[in-house]
Amino acid sequence: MAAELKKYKTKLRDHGLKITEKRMTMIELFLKEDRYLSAKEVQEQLHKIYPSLSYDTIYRNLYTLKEIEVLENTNFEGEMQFKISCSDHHHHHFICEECGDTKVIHYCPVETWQSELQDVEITNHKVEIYGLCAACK
Amino acid sequence: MAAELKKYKTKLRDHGLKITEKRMTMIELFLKEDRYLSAKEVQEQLHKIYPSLSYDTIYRNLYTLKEIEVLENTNFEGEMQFKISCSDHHHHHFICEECGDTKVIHYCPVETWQSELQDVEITNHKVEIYGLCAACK
DNA sequence: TTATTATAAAGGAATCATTACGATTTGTAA
DNA sequence: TTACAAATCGTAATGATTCCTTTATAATAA
Repeated sequence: MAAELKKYKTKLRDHGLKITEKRMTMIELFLKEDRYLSAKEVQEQLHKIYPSLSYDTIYRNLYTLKEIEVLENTNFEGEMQFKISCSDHHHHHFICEECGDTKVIHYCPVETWQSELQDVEITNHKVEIYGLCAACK
Repeated sequence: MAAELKKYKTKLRDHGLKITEKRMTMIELFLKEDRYLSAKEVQEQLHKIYPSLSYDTIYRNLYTLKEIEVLENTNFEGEMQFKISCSDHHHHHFICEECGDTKVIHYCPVETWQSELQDVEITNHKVEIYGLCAACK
């Protein structure tokens, strides 16, 4: 995992951000879990290592890491969830409502939508697909 | 608008719900605005008529009306927004980020997604398309 | 390596959306 | 018109997120 972490360190440095222990621990957590985590889950996990970690730090870093595209986020039932950003190409996710496992979905019909609404300019979109994964079904 | 309202009264009655003044006023507001409104906006509008209207009533009715498909909702920037449900067939929305105007989008590739992920069972999905409408562009 | 400086984190209070709940009122059916 | 269940009120509680001031720490230059 060391090489993997190096990549993230470079990314932080390239954005003029400091490489702090808490940021790196957060990234490691997201790499290990590889699923959507809420701020609260992050707090619970990191509290074991840093008993005094504040929510301010968690939220600030979650959004900082999102800005530099280390994380991606989605609002699920009024709670913002974050996961490690999995690849560079455009994609969406299937999310298992039972276990929270996610799968990448490649097909995205944004061009079809744009051609259906010729007079508007689509700048972004949100697609999320929910259901039961093979294991939970 | 009277005939329009009658339709909603029937819908409420058919679901065994009471036709209350506040519910009807809420429906009228959504019909008049025809766009996504937050609970707070609903409160502000209805407060003029019912100075003591409680949030409990607003939220309960918003979700009640959603249950019987009078309203549809979406979470936008951590706040739940509601709009009058515009038709009976499955569709999604384009939402103008400038003026909040919405347009119906008919194309939905849920079958394509299901065939891309054959081993999972898709139970529901969320699609929202953002951008600038013709007027705001 | 040390000193400097700017960014990050701590600790805790504040805010915002949403929900909960006992007491009271209102719509509906008999 | 009455009785009862459903809806509303008034207000408190909750949960997620943000703000603020002080303190600590990482990066950088000497």
